[in-house]
Formats: sequence, structure tokens, C-alpha cells
Amino acid sequence: MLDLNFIRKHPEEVKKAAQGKHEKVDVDRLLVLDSNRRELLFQCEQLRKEQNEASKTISQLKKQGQDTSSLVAETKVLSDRIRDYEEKLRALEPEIEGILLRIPNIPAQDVPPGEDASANIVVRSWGQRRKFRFKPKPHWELGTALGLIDFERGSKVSGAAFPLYRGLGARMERALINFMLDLHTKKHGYEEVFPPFLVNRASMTGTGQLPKLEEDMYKTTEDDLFLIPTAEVPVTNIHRDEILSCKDLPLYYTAYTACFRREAGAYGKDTRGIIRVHQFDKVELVKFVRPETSYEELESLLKDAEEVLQLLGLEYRVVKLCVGDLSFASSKCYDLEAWAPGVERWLEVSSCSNFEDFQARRINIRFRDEQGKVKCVHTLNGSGVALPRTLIAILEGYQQEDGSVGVPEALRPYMDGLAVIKA
RNA sequence: GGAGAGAUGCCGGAGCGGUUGAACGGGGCGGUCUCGAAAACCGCUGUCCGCGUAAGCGGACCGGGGGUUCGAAUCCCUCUCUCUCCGCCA
Repeated sequence: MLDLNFIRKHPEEVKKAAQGKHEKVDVDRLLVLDSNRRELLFQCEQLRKEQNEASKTISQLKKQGQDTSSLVAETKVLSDRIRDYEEKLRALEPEIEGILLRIPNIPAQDVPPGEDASANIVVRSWGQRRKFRFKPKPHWELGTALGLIDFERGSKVSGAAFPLYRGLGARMERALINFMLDLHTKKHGYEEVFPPFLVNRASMTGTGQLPKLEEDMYKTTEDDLFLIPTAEVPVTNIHRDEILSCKDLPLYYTAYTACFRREAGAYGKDTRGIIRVHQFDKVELVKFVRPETSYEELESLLKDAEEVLQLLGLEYRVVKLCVGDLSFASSKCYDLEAWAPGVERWLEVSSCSNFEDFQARRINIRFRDEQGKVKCVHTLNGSGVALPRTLIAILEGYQQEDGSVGVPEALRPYMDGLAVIKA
């Protein structure tokens, strides 16, 4: 959510940002409603003042044993008028709130212009392209042949795009999770948290998934709980409605969670393998920081995620998203894409964003600075990293001509020293 | 799932429907004292919104939302959460 004050002062900037992100919002309508609201509020508060004074007088008169009936009658009229105003205000607020919640965050200065992913900029690349002397297979062939992934039984149990990992496949999944959590907690200084996988509506709205993406979420209608599409939701909401001490900042959290996505708009896309699935594992990084440090913090968060891929020996590139590809809530975002030689594609395994104060304002996370002033924190998050596509990059990248797959050195301690997965 | 109790400021904890933004205690901050510290004493200790360049003025807030009333932290309804007991259960 943007600061209403800021929108009042810079409506054109807000409109431009919304347009750049392909969001339709009626900023002019908001400004009209807002000015109506303020007018009503002022009137209402004047009346309340009168009412407060009258009440005080009544109280005093009663103590003196005097008759108050005429003043009470007068104040009754006042009270009714106040009620009128309150009703008008109450009628106005949902629409204001509604528009406000649908206005996207403003891209940072250095975010490149552009309509879609084709305008994104590759900032850097890491690793060497491996030369194969045979045609590398896609992961679904490798995974099935080695008994790591059972697609048929997964869909029997739950449906399409619910892979069942088994044997060393399941083991490698767990190895990856542990490896990443250990790296982020022991080397990068994050606190490990294990949050609930179902969250309430307030949390979903807080981080911006609602109201926009409701149809993309699994939900339990009975209890109005949502299955988290990312750990960002529960972890960022840890500090909802809190005022932190400046001594607490910065806060770094890392969390493993399963993630659930209906992928409602994506039917028919990436149907094979585990590129796009309804349930997947992810290790997430979340930061709460002082505003003036958030862009440095974004760079270091990105590096923390990159290190995962480096230690796994995976070729990847860092992509800076253009305005048109930037998500609703973020000011600036880098994607990490790992190379998958079997499907011959760059796969997005991480997305690292700075939201500035957009989420913090929406969910009320602030801090008290050294002068005692209360300000919004800046929030950041990034995947560190998402598992299925990382697993793809490993299986396809480490495959041998005989159909076996090498285990990245960094994972071996988590897999009883196993170096090769053979049929 | 059944029965009951509760939710107040940074924390603990009061609060006959009428100067209660809220007693009292603790913590924190500032000051006096001290070479320094402790102790003691004094003062301060909220957030949001509106108007205003500011000082300031006004309004709201005692879990959330409604209601009764001239007036609600206090009464009523409802929701959420916490606790105790019973049942069920990984």
C-alpha cells in the first residue's frame, strides 16, 4: 500500500507506475473520495467536539443536582447528526480502501523500462556451460528411470502436477532443504523459523496476495484459511502490527515451507516434469531492515541466494526485472535463473525483491528510531532457493551418458557421502 | 466437540456508565547526589487520523466489529484469540 499522502502529492507518478505494471487503478476517483472523506471527517469531528463539551456540562450539572433535560434533548439531536456523518464515512471507506489496496508499488529509479520479460536485463552470469558428448535428457526421463520421481502415482494420489518424490529423490529433496537452511543460518546469519502452512485472510492481504490473486490460492472455505503460496506470507506477517526497536533491526529470517499454487492461469504451460507444480518446497529468505539500508540489503540477499547455486555448481544468471515484469508489491526485483540443459531453458529458481515500505505500511510493521520517531521498516524477500527447478538443474546438469546422475559435492554430506545416483 | 474463565498502555495490574489516555507497581529515558556505580529522590514515558510551514488545536483508540445511551474501558450482541476442565486424537 502506498502512503495516501504521497498519492495526494504525486498522483501522476502513481498513475505512471500503475500503467507500467499493467494495473488498472482509478487514482482520480481515489483523490475525489479522499477529499470527500476528509471534508466529512472534519465536520464530524467538529460535532463530536460539541458533543464532548455538552456531555461534560451535563455531568457537572447532574452533580450539582440541576435539571439537565433540555440540554440532554439538544445533545440527542447532535448525537443523531454525528451518526449521520459516521454512516456516510463508513460508506466511503471500503471503496477508498479497495482502490488503495489495488495500487501497485512504484518501481525504483534504476528499474529498466519495458513491457514484459523480454525487456529484462541480464546483470551477470556465473558458471561454465557444460559441453555434452551426448544429448542430455530432460529431468522427467532421468527422474523416472532412476526412480526418483513418480509422476503417475503422484497424480493418482492428488492430481496432475503433484509429483511424488521417492527413494533418493525424496532424500535429495531433504538434503537440499537442509543444505540451504544450514548455509543461511550458519553462514549468512538468518534465524530459522518454521511457520504455519495455512494462514488467515489478514496475513494474505498483508503481504499483497489478496485481494488480487484469490483465484490462484488453495483455500479452506470452512475456516477461511489459505494454503501459503510462499513462506513470504507467514514469515513477513510475523511482525504484523508491531513497532520494533531500532536495536532489533535488521532482522533476517529463513524458513523452509511447502508452497501451494493453483496456477489457475497457467493450464497447458510446462505440463511435463516438475517445472510448474501445485505443491513444491522452498527455502525462503526474509528481511526487515531500516529504510536507508534496503537496497544494500537487497544486494546481499541476492548474494546469499546466489551462493546456494554456486555451491551446487549450477550455471545461472542474474536478471533484473523491467517495470512491466515487476510484481505488484515490489520496487525492484532480481530473478535467479539456473540453466537446465535437458529442457534447454533458463529456469527461474529465485526472485529477490525489495518492497521498500509497501508491505510494511500495509501490515503495519514499524520501528522506533534513535530519536523515538516511528517509521515503517522496509521488507525484502527472496527464494534461497525454490527446490523443483533446482532439482531439475541438478538432474539435467549432472547427468552422465549411462543415465546416472552425479551428486553435487555440497549435498554429499547430506546424503551419506553418496556421489552418484545409479539405476 | 462439550462446560467455564478471561483479553486494559513496554510489562504486571486497578477501574460505582459522567474531567479515565486511563489509579498503583515494575521497566525504560532524563536529572539531582557520587570519583564512578548502586540506593534514594524528582521529572518524563503511547499510537493513529484531521487542520496547520510550525508551535499548536481537535478527534479516535482499553482484543475486532456492531448496538443501547446526552455520555461506554465500564451495559448488550457478535466474532477472534488465550486459559482451565471433560471428550477425541498425531
